[in-house]
Amino acid sequence: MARNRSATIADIARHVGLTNITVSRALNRPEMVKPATRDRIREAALALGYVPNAFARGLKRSDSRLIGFVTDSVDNPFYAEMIKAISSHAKRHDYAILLFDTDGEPWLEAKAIETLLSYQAAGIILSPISDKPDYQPEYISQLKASNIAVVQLDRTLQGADFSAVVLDNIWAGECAAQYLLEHVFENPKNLDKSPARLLVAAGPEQSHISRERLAGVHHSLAASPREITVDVLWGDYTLEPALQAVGHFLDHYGPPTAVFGLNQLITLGALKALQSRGVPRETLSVIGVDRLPYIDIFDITVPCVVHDGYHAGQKALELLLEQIENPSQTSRTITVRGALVE
Amino acid sequence: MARNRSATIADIARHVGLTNITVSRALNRPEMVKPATRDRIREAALALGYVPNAFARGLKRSDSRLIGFVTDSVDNPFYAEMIKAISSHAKRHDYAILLFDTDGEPWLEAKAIETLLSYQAAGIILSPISDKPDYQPEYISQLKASNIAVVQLDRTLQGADFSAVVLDNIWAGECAAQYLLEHVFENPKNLDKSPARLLVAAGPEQSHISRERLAGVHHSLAASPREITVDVLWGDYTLEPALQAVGHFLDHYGPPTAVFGLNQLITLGALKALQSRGVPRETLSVIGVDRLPYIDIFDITVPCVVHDGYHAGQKALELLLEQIENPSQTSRTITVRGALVE
DNA sequence: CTGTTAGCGCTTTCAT
DNA sequence: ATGAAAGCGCTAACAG
Repeated sequence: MARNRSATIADIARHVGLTNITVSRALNRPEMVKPATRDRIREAALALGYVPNAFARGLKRSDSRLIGFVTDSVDNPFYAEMIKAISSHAKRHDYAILLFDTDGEPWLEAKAIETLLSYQAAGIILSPISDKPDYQPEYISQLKASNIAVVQLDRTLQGADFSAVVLDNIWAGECAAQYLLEHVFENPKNLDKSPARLLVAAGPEQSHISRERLAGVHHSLAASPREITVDVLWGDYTLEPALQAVGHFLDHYGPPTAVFGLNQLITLGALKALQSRGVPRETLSVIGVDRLPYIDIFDITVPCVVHDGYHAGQKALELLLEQIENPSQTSRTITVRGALVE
Repeated sequence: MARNRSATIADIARHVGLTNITVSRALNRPEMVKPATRDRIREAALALGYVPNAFARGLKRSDSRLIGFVTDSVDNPFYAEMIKAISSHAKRHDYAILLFDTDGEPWLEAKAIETLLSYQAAGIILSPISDKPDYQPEYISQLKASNIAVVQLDRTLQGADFSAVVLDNIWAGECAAQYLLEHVFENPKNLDKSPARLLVAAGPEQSHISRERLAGVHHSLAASPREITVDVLWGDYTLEPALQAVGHFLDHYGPPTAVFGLNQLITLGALKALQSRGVPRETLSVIGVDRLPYIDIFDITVPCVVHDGYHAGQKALELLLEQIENPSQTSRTITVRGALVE
């Protein structure tokens, strides 16, 4: 029975003895068609299993109901939260999501953008593979020329002035350092231990986010009378390199007074390094950025500056929708501030 | 400068003094065009910032490079793994992913399917909101009629004979129960404790997956000389209901000998309940299905029957690609077996 | 309220 | 190796 070619508007029209355009109207602008005919048409559509052809429609009206989400890695739990928010709110506005995982590869990112342009995406939420100043992919100018709505999420392309939802990274650094000052470095029972050493496990050395978080740390520490040595280990925001680097540090310099992981996976990597080197959790403080999933269940508490990824994703989509509706609008940046959770 | 309307093949043709079709060929079938003109065309395309219009192409050739992934919840870590795999392998074959999070809502699932049909998706990977026998959404017949490639992943629609990648659920139950027999119930030091009670925190009562896992449990336990009481708490594969149900059970009946969580989130919920009721981890055994993310970092071990979600996702995509290439092919089911990890 | 005409951008004939 | 014409399915603009 299975007719391979699916029914078109013309099929319905023939079926009910009307013309294409009436059918089209009955389906898309019901108020323009007499209720009786409208019902006949709907019935026929149902009977024939009619499904509108999104390509034909998209070709004709030059708008599409597609939104692209381009990310480094979909399996990063923090981005997963954002995807959930974006997807959840997009469907409320009748947009579908084209998802691209770029795996950290510039060419895949470029290809994702090109694919989105070819699908006439209404907008793109972009979390680039890198926020280093020297990462200036060629697609930037293409995006600008195309006038497509773009919102950067979390990471931003330095210098490109697309709208963005970013985290308050300086504050995150300040907040974490402040916490360490109060609970560790300036804690009376630790004052004798010297020197005080803070190990920061960071992302890439040129990463704007890492540098901001680090700047926050230094800013807070500068306000303290205590002299605190800060060691920085550069990495790439994933677990494995952080694990290696922190492990290596421990082997050579021994445990610091405290460790600060600049994101979730880095913090987990650092914790794993401590565990693998047999450093008891009580002997030093660990603090991180972003919540470590589910660990409260095990009575483990690692204080964290937590950012609400769902909220950030939602804001990004809202900003994008605004821009889709009003393309001439100047670009905006929304900053999401985290909160310290013990 | 920004010309809003992007360049078309006709623009390029005009630019180089040729016709549409030659340009089209130069871009898609380079071998059919003289190298010299081909290069001129490519140059012009670059200069004009030409991006092919996927809608126009899709409309003409009735194939698309879109694959749909429809899931209950993108933030379930187990599905996140699968998304990673699917996305990663899809792009290798030049397919883009349309992602739908159905939030457990039948109408959103139906809408997702319809949207995918309207975009002429080459194939759909579907993990339905439910695998209860009475969940028989209307879109099933539509999918069959449309001849689109469909692969079910993890959960399946009972009775619909689409291809599928499923887990070996009976075995998972057997394996977990076997482990408990060896390490708990038949352990000499526990033989005096009676009665032996196993609490199974399950998914929905009618869920095919839950029933299979449970059948596995009973099968293994039946082989034991010991009499073991099995209590089952039905839930819905998410954390919160499992937390509630297990907590309630503890309040009324006290700690069982062992707890078996039928998936990741259920197990986490059960652990949280134990923790909230102050039941020390050592006093009873907990076992689960699917790996609990990152907990090894904290020296916590919960034995689990672990399924490789990445592998399952990859298999699903491979199966889908096979079917796209060979639509008449009969449907197949691949079963992925887990492994006990302590 | 319904129909005619035309065209979105691309590619498939069938010529040349 | 290149071109002319036609049409994929749908809808905007203008009739009637």
